[in-house]
Amino acid sequence: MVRQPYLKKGTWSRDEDQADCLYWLQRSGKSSRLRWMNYLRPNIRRGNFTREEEETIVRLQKTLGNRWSAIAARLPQRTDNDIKNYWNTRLKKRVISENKNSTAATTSTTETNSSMVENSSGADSSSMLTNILLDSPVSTIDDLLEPPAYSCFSPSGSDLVAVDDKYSMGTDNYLVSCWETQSYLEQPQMIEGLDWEAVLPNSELWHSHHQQCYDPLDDFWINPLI
DNA sequence: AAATATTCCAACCGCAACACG
DNA sequence: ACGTGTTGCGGTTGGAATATT
Repeated sequence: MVRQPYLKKGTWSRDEDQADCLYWLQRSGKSSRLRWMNYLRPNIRRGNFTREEEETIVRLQKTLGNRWSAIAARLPQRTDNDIKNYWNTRLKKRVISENKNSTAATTSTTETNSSMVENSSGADSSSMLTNILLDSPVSTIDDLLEPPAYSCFSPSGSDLVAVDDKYSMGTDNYLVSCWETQSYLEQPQMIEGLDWEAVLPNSELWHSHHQQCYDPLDDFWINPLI
């Protein structure tokens, strides 16, 4: 496409942000759209990422790769550009550094992992969840794009626990869901208080929960899990 | 205080997918 | 089915701000 030489480029001024048509006509539609999407749009949050947001980005980047728009869809009010910048300038370095540290400490942590259940009660639930998910069998984008072959609900009824032979995740009650998940992964079987008949795929409850949690437009399964 | 290096992020670029006639 | 314009995305860059020497 031939670039139009009269179009203005570079940083936007405050006047231009006032959406005056004369100014906007000097910019390409693409530039105007980008400015709107990343800066002027209502309900945009910029900077000051919370710890939870950081962990979400790290986790999703690990599973989705650099699909910033998909990641942004799970972080309300954040733009893909902002997330991408934040990852490239800060989180990537941190993750690399942490990976180096964890590699160095692999030998000493092997035993710790095997006794995680016993030690979980006093641990920080948020980082515990991250650790579990990072170590979970979700290894490719395809693992996440397809609904699980098999799913159920936790005994509480509000936690969705998706189970198949590839992955599982928990929702609002991190530890309970995760530990249930750990159990399911090894061998899906009845646990206390769970009505398997009611939650098995294609049951009424199963369908109602899927309608609420699975966004067919987004074609993504883990929406309710964040 | 000045020069230089580094960090951060807004915006650009090119490509692919999509919409529409 | 095809061509053209538009939209959305991710990689990259330029320059302002900040830190370091």
